[in-house]
Amino acid sequence: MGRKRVTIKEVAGAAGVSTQTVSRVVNDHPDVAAKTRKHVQAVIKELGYQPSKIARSLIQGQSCSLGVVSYGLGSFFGPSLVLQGIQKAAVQAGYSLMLTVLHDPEVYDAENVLREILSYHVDGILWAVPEIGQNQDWIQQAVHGLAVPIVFLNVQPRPNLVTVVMDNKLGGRIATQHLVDQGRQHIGIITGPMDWREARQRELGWRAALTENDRVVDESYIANGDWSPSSGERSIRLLLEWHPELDAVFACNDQMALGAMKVAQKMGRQIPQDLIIVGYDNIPESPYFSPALSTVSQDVAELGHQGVQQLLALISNGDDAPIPPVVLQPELIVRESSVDITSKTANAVSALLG
Amino acid sequence: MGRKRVTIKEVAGAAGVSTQTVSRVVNDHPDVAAKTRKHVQAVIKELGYQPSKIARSLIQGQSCSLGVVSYGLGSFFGPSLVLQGIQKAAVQAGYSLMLTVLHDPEVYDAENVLREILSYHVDGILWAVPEIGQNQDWIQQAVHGLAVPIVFLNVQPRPNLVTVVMDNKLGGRIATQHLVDQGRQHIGIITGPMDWREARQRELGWRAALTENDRVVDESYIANGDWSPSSGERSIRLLLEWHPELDAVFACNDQMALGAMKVAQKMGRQIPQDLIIVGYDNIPESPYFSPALSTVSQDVAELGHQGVQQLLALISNGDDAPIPPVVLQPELIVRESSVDITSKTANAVSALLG
DNA sequence: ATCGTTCCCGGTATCGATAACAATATAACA
DNA sequence: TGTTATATTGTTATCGATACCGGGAACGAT
Repeated sequence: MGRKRVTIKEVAGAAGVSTQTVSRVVNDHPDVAAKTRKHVQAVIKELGYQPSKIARSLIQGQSCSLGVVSYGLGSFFGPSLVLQGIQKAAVQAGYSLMLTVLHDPEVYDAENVLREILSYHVDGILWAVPEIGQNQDWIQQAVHGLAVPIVFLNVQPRPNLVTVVMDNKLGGRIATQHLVDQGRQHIGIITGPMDWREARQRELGWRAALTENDRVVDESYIANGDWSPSSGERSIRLLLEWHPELDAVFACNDQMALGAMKVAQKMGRQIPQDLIIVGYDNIPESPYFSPALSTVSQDVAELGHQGVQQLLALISNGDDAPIPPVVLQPELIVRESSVDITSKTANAVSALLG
Repeated sequence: MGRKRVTIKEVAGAAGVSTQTVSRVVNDHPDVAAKTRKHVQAVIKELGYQPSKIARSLIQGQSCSLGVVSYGLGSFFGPSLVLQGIQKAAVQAGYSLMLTVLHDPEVYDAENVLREILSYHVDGILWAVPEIGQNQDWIQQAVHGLAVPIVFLNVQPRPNLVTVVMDNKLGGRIATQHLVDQGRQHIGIITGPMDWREARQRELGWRAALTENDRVVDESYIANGDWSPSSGERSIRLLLEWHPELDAVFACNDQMALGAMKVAQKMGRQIPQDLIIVGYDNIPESPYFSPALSTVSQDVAELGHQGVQQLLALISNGDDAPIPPVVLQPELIVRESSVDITSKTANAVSALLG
């Protein structure tokens, strides 16, 4: 077993030509006689020769591979989707991926991580780790002298940084605006962990939407969750105990919405009659919740895709020209959990009578 | 920007020693004077030198990287969990990962995929693609002459193949046995797509459990799904129309169980009073379904972990010794959807009276 | 004084492939 | 026939690092 890899020398030997000629055949250079080319190609096929990207990258200074730094593959579905988007775009462009996964996004040595990746001579780096607390403070310095371009996904846009981000604040706004549009008066929110930038942005969207509609923002309508369904359960319980009048909730992800719906129903609230709810992320299961969950959909695969596009542009053009941050927009998806036909009719009637 | 990478020569030049000495310092070889070592280390730190794994792998014939072939990152949560397990184990052992994702597990050119991966001089390959139809037929031949060891996850164990698999048949058995134990008489199944080996195995488990309990296996109690929640909806509708007496269902994954529960409830069945249900996979959301879903849990991260262990063993020992397939066992998790206190009591009473 | 060890360190070949250049062979033309 | 252009092929240096071997210095033993 384990036959050694076939090298260019063996091919050259078997074909009776120099390694250079083999190289020219492999790389489609013109200066090879048609006859020789055919012969060499046959030998290549017969021996199953595959040029070594490793050796090639040494001499050419580019490896056709990208470094990807990800996080939370075992906890959330999002990162996996991003990765899928990245992979697809990378393959299309002929690049392979070196994958690194951070086990703890708050405690890691960015410099070491980057150096480890760079030791494989990647042509560029995609940083797909959520911004939590101060975990991205290193960015400003480290990036400047880096040997290869780097693109950041879903971090706060900063000067001299190439970023691709989802507009989470907008997502929070359209979710909340939808709740307002349904005629609800008491709109609570179950946030994500507030040290996550994404969680803060979504909450800001909630505030903005309320303010835009001349509602007062009551801090006691805020319950802090941690993305988990059980935190959704706890949060809705707190909210309903403090504010029995609550008639709408924006849960900052679908998992928390799921937990919240379950507990709210147990506490006697009918969804959507008594309480309407909107989630975030549009996980594949959410259309099948009871009731089907309204939610905010963001195309995270596209996030990865765009990230790769930006990175490839940097690689080929050099990272001189300042590039404006790419911002992707989320989309509201209305399902059963936020639309009460009865109440709407009632509103319309009362408006007419009003 | 983009300062070039620091090479061993520059370090040697700056430190006033030969490249060889720098190499010895980096690799902790003994034959260096303590003073020289300190000095070189200082220079290394100052210049931020990081040895190139690329160059190293050329001369040493090992790259400290593993190739991973995965699938379905954008569709299911399982693959992402497997990847997480792989990554953790790989990092622990000082290996990095080259990731390849197949977009279509049924149509791909295995030989090309392998060659592409091998062109990066990986030390071993982990094949984490589900076995669907005939898509793994190439295995037997291709593996034999491969330059590096390869480990297969969740495929049919074959001679001369190193595999790590979950026992899906056992999972189907314990799920079904549980339904039997609850005193149910009419036990249906919603299968996965039958060209998936995992789906077939789970169904075989269902058959086995029924047979072991002296039940007849009625083929019309089988509905074929495709893993999606909507196929769960369709399937349960069919089952209930054909068999209104149905009082238990084994759904071969949690997504289909979710869809099935929703429709069953809409059709007037109370869960678990009228109909009990068990899912498979134990996705993070399943405890928060209404009702909480009983399910079969399999530790797929462990699958990845074990896969890496096997692979590392092959790498260091050479792949001579035949290695028995590693089989991981699933576990039943009982929640609300499959336990009806009322009915149990009723059964007990009627048994006493019987 | 000579030889042999041990300890350090440097020179050269090498890994697999390509860039840059040199060297053939063949054809073309005067 | 000689000369130059063109087509095709081979040679050498290189990428970054390490394996392998050889060499000088310091020291002790004979």
